[in-house]
Amino acid sequence: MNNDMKKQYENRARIIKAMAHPTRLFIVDQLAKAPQCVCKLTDMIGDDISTVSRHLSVLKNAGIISADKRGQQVFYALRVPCVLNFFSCVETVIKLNIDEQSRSGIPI
Amino acid sequence: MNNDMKKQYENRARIIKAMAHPTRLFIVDQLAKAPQCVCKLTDMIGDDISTVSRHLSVLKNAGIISADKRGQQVFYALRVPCVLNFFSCVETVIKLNIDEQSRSGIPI
DNA sequence: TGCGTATTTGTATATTTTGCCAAATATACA
DNA sequence: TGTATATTTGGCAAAATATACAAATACGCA
Repeated sequence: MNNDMKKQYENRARIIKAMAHPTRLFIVDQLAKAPQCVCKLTDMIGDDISTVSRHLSVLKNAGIISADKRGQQVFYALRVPCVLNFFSCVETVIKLNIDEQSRSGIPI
Repeated sequence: MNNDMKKQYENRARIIKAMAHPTRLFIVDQLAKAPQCVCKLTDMIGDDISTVSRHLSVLKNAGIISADKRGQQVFYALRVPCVLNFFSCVETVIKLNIDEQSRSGIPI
Protein backbone atom coordinates (compact mmCIF):
# COMPACT_ATOMS: atom_id res chain seq x y z
CA MET A 1 0.00 0.00 0.00
CA ASN A 2 1.61 3.28 -1.07
CA ASN A 3 1.60 6.48 0.94
CA ASP A 4 -1.28 8.20 -0.85
CA MET A 5 -3.48 5.16 -0.45
CA LYS A 6 -2.55 5.01 3.20
CA LYS A 7 -3.55 8.61 3.70
CA GLN A 8 -6.83 8.05 1.92
CA TYR A 9 -7.73 5.19 4.24
CA GLU A 10 -6.65 7.24 7.24
CA ASN A 11 -8.97 10.05 6.20
CA ARG A 12 -11.83 7.65 5.75
CA ALA A 13 -11.14 5.98 9.07
CA ARG A 14 -11.17 9.36 10.81
CA ILE A 15 -14.76 9.96 9.71
CA ILE A 16 -15.95 6.50 10.62
CA LYS A 17 -14.15 6.62 13.95
CA ALA A 18 -16.04 9.79 14.78
CA MET A 19 -19.28 7.81 14.46
CA ALA A 20 -17.99 4.81 16.39
CA HIS A 21 -19.46 5.57 19.79
CA PRO A 22 -22.93 4.84 21.16
CA THR A 23 -23.50 8.36 22.40
CA ARG A 24 -22.40 9.87 19.12
CA LEU A 25 -24.67 7.57 17.17
CA PHE A 26 -27.53 8.68 19.38
CA ILE A 27 -26.64 12.30 18.72
CA VAL A 28 -26.61 11.73 14.98
CA ASP A 29 -29.99 10.04 15.24
CA GLN A 30 -31.44 12.96 17.18
CA LEU A 31 -30.01 15.60 14.90
CA ALA A 32 -31.51 13.75 11.95
CA LYS A 33 -34.92 14.76 13.32
CA ALA A 34 -34.03 18.37 14.05
CA PRO A 35 -31.15 20.58 15.17
CA GLN A 36 -30.73 20.59 18.93
CA CYS A 37 -28.89 22.57 21.57
CA VAL A 38 -26.27 21.01 23.80
CA CYS A 39 -28.46 21.26 26.89
CA LYS A 40 -31.34 19.33 25.31
CA LEU A 41 -29.02 16.59 24.09
CA THR A 42 -27.41 16.45 27.52
CA ASP A 43 -30.83 15.96 29.13
CA MET A 44 -31.56 13.06 26.81
CA ILE A 45 -28.17 11.42 27.20
CA GLY A 46 -27.67 11.86 30.92
CA ASP A 47 -23.88 12.27 30.90
CA ASP A 48 -22.07 15.33 32.15
CA ILE A 49 -22.52 18.28 29.81
CA SER A 50 -18.77 18.50 29.31
CA THR A 51 -18.76 14.93 28.06
CA VAL A 52 -21.59 15.61 25.64
CA SER A 53 -19.84 18.75 24.45
CA ARG A 54 -16.72 16.71 23.74
CA HIS A 55 -18.70 14.16 21.74
CA LEU A 56 -20.20 16.98 19.74
CA SER A 57 -16.79 18.41 19.01
CA VAL A 58 -15.60 15.02 17.76
CA LEU A 59 -18.51 14.88 15.31
CA LYS A 60 -17.99 18.49 14.33
CA ASN A 61 -14.28 18.08 13.71
CA ALA A 62 -15.06 15.15 11.44
CA GLY A 63 -17.46 17.35 9.50
CA ILE A 64 -20.50 15.24 10.27
CA ILE A 65 -22.39 17.94 12.16
CA SER A 66 -22.31 21.72 12.17
CA ALA A 67 -22.70 24.25 14.96
CA ASP A 68 -24.80 27.37 14.97
CA LYS A 69 -24.69 29.76 17.90
CA ARG A 70 -27.99 31.39 18.82
CA GLY A 71 -27.68 33.61 21.84
CA GLN A 72 -26.28 31.62 24.70
CA GLN A 73 -27.12 28.32 23.09
CA VAL A 74 -25.32 26.37 20.41
CA PHE A 75 -27.48 24.40 18.04
CA TYR A 76 -25.94 21.44 16.33
CA ALA A 77 -27.29 20.09 13.06
CA LEU A 78 -26.62 17.05 10.91
CA ARG A 79 -24.48 18.20 8.01
CA VAL A 80 -24.30 14.98 6.01
CA PRO A 81 -27.56 13.02 6.13
CA CYS A 82 -26.07 10.08 4.23
CA VAL A 83 -24.48 8.86 7.44
CA LEU A 84 -27.97 7.68 8.37
CA ASN A 85 -27.55 5.01 5.71
CA PHE A 86 -25.01 3.38 7.99
CA PHE A 87 -27.74 2.32 10.36
CA SER A 88 -29.65 0.05 8.01
CA CYS A 89 -26.48 -1.77 7.06
CA VAL A 90 -25.45 -2.09 10.68
CA GLU A 91 -28.85 -3.56 11.48
CA THR A 92 -28.32 -6.07 8.68
CA VAL A 93 -25.04 -7.15 10.25
CA ILE A 94 -26.61 -7.46 13.69
CA LYS A 95 -29.51 -9.49 12.31
CA LEU A 96 -27.15 -11.80 10.43
CA ASN A 97 -25.13 -12.30 13.60
CA ILE A 98 -28.19 -13.20 15.62
CA ASP A 99 -29.38 -15.63 12.93
CA GLU A 100 -26.00 -17.33 12.80
CA GLN A 101 -25.83 -17.54 16.55
CA SER A 102 -29.20 -19.26 16.81
CA ARG A 103 -28.27 -21.60 13.98
CA SER A 104 -25.02 -22.72 15.58
CA GLY A 105 -26.48 -22.61 19.06
CA ILE A 106 -29.06 -25.37 18.55
CA PRO A 107 -27.40 -28.79 18.46
CA ILE A 108 -29.20 -31.61 16.67
CA MET B 1 -32.21 7.28 27.09
CA ASN B 2 -33.46 4.01 28.57
CA ASN B 3 -31.44 0.85 28.95
CA ASP B 4 -32.69 -0.93 25.83
CA MET B 5 -31.97 2.08 23.68
CA LYS B 6 -28.52 2.30 25.21
CA LYS B 7 -27.82 -1.34 24.37
CA GLN B 8 -29.04 -0.83 20.84
CA TYR B 9 -26.63 2.03 20.30
CA GLU B 10 -23.83 0.05 21.89
CA ASN B 11 -24.44 -2.81 19.48
CA ARG B 12 -24.44 -0.47 16.52
CA ALA B 13 -21.29 1.25 17.72
CA ARG B 14 -19.55 -2.10 18.07
CA ILE B 15 -20.04 -2.80 14.36
CA ILE B 16 -18.97 0.66 13.26
CA LYS B 17 -15.99 0.62 15.59
CA ALA B 18 -14.81 -2.56 13.91
CA MET B 19 -14.61 -0.63 10.64
CA ALA B 20 -12.94 2.42 12.19
CA HIS B 21 -9.33 1.73 11.31
CA PRO B 22 -7.45 2.46 8.08
CA THR B 23 -6.08 -1.05 7.76
CA ARG B 24 -9.45 -2.61 8.36
CA LEU B 25 -11.05 -0.36 5.75
CA PHE B 26 -8.39 -1.47 3.32
CA ILE B 27 -9.12 -5.10 4.13
CA VAL B 28 -12.84 -4.58 3.54
CA ASP B 29 -12.05 -2.93 0.23
CA GLN B 30 -9.86 -5.83 -0.85
CA LEU B 31 -12.30 -8.50 0.23
CA ALA B 32 -14.98 -6.72 -1.76
CA LYS B 33 -13.07 -7.75 -4.87
CA ALA B 34 -12.44 -11.32 -3.82
CA PRO B 35 -11.76 -13.47 -0.77
CA GLN B 36 -8.11 -13.42 0.25
CA CYS B 37 -5.78 -15.34 2.51
CA VAL B 38 -4.03 -13.69 5.46
CA CYS B 39 -0.64 -13.92 3.79
CA LYS B 40 -1.76 -12.05 0.66
CA LEU B 41 -3.38 -9.29 2.71
CA THR B 42 -0.26 -9.08 4.85
CA ASP B 43 1.85 -8.61 1.72
CA MET B 44 -0.34 -5.75 0.58
CA ILE B 45 -0.54 -4.07 3.98
CA GLY B 46 3.04 -4.43 5.08
CA ASP B 47 2.45 -4.80 8.81
CA ASP B 48 3.41 -7.81 10.86
CA ILE B 49 1.23 -10.80 10.07
CA SER B 50 0.12 -11.00 13.69
CA THR B 51 -1.16 -7.46 13.43
CA VAL B 52 -3.10 -8.24 10.26
CA SER B 53 -4.51 -11.36 11.86
CA ARG B 54 -5.73 -9.30 14.79
CA HIS B 55 -7.43 -6.80 12.47
CA LEU B 56 -9.11 -9.68 10.70
CA SER B 57 -10.37 -11.08 13.97
CA VAL B 58 -11.84 -7.70 14.89
CA LEU B 59 -13.79 -7.64 11.63
CA LYS B 60 -14.78 -11.27 12.02
CA ASN B 61 -16.00 -10.83 15.60
CA ALA B 62 -18.16 -7.96 14.40
CA GLY B 63 -19.65 -10.21 11.76
CA ILE B 64 -18.41 -8.12 8.85
CA ILE B 65 -16.21 -10.80 7.33
CA SER B 66 -16.14 -14.59 7.46
CA ALA B 67 -13.28 -17.06 7.57
CA ASP B 68 -12.85 -20.22 5.54
CA LYS B 69 -9.94 -22.53 6.16
CA ARG B 70 -8.46 -24.19 3.09
CA GLY B 71 -5.52 -26.36 3.94
CA GLN B 72 -2.96 -24.27 5.76
CA GLN B 73 -4.47 -21.04 4.60
CA VAL B 74 -7.44 -19.12 5.91
CA PHE B 75 -9.46 -17.21 3.36
CA TYR B 76 -11.45 -14.27 4.55
CA ALA B 77 -14.46 -12.99 2.67
CA LEU B 78 -16.75 -9.99 2.95
CA ARG B 79 -19.94 -11.18 4.61
CA VAL B 80 -22.01 -7.99 4.41
CA PRO B 81 -21.38 -6.07 1.18
CA CYS B 82 -23.56 -3.16 2.28
CA VAL B 83 -20.66 -1.85 4.36
CA LEU B 84 -19.21 -0.69 1.05
CA ASN B 85 -21.94 1.94 1.00
CA PHE B 86 -20.11 3.63 3.85
CA PHE B 87 -17.35 4.67 1.53
CA SER B 88 -19.39 6.87 -0.78
CA CYS B 89 -20.86 8.74 2.16
CA VAL B 90 -17.46 9.12 3.77
CA GLU B 91 -16.14 10.55 0.51
CA THR B 92 -19.02 13.02 0.53
CA VAL B 93 -18.02 14.20 3.99
CA ILE B 94 -14.39 14.54 3.00
CA LYS B 95 -15.29 16.48 -0.13
CA LEU B 96 -17.56 18.82 1.84
CA ASN B 97 -14.78 19.39 4.35
CA ILE B 98 -12.30 20.27 1.63
CA ASP B 99 -14.78 22.63 -0.02
CA GLU B 100 -15.46 24.38 3.25
CA GLN B 101 -11.79 24.65 4.02
CA SER B 102 -11.01 26.30 0.70
CA ARG B 103 -13.96 28.64 1.11
CA SER B 104 -12.93 29.85 4.55
CA GLY B 105 -9.25 29.79 3.69
CA ILE B 106 -9.38 32.47 1.02
CA PRO B 107 -9.78 35.92 2.57
CA ILE B 108 -11.34 38.68 0.45
C1' DT C 1 -21.24 46.53 35.32
C1' DG C 2 -22.51 42.31 37.67
C1' DC C 3 -25.21 37.91 37.68
C1' DG C 4 -27.05 33.72 35.77
C1' DT C 5 -27.18 30.36 32.10
C1' DA C 6 -24.96 27.70 28.30
C1' DT C 7 -20.96 25.87 26.54
C1' DT C 8 -16.11 24.85 26.04
C1' DT C 9 -11.58 23.78 27.65
C1' DG C 10 -7.73 22.29 31.07
C1' DT C 11 -6.47 18.55 33.61
C1' DA C 12 -6.26 14.06 35.74
C1' DT C 13 -7.53 9.31 35.66
C1' DA C 14 -9.24 5.05 33.91
C1' DT C 15 -9.92 2.26 30.00
C1' DT C 16 -9.25 0.70 25.34
C1' DT C 17 -6.73 0.11 21.25
C1' DT C 18 -2.51 -0.74 18.57
C1' DG C 19 1.35 -3.18 17.15
C1' DC C 20 5.20 -5.97 17.75
C1' DC C 21 7.76 -10.12 19.33
C1' DA C 22 7.75 -14.67 20.75
C1' DA C 23 5.36 -18.81 21.43
C1' DA C 24 1.62 -21.93 20.37
C1' DT C 25 -1.30 -24.23 17.00
C1' DA C 26 -2.72 -26.28 12.64
C1' DT C 27 -1.87 -28.37 8.44
C1' DA C 28 0.60 -30.33 4.42
C1' DC C 29 4.10 -33.04 2.89
C1' DA C 30 8.53 -35.53 2.62
C1' DT D 1 7.38 -38.82 12.43
C1' DG D 2 9.84 -34.57 11.54
C1' DT D 3 9.91 -30.20 9.03
C1' DA D 4 8.19 -26.19 6.72
C1' DT D 5 4.48 -22.92 6.06
C1' DA D 6 0.30 -20.32 7.60
C1' DT D 7 -2.16 -18.44 11.21
C1' DT D 8 -3.50 -17.32 15.89
C1' DT D 9 -2.67 -16.09 20.61
C1' DG D 10 -0.16 -14.37 25.01
C1' DG D 11 1.99 -10.61 26.78
C1' DC D 12 3.63 -6.09 27.00
C1' DA D 13 4.55 -1.10 26.18
C1' DA D 14 3.02 3.01 23.80
C1' DA D 15 -0.63 5.72 22.13
C1' DA D 16 -5.31 7.08 21.85
C1' DT D 17 -9.88 7.62 23.85
C1' DA D 18 -13.45 8.45 27.35
C1' DT D 19 -15.15 10.75 31.32
C1' DA D 20 -15.71 13.72 35.18
C1' DC D 21 -14.72 17.85 37.79
C1' DA D 22 -13.24 22.42 37.95
C1' DA D 23 -12.22 26.57 35.73
C1' DA D 24 -12.67 29.62 31.83
C1' DT D 25 -15.43 31.77 28.31
C1' DA D 26 -19.49 33.73 25.99
C1' DC D 27 -23.75 35.81 26.04
C1' DG D 28 -28.14 38.00 27.59
C1' DC D 29 -30.28 40.76 30.82
C1' DA D 30 -31.23 43.47 35.01
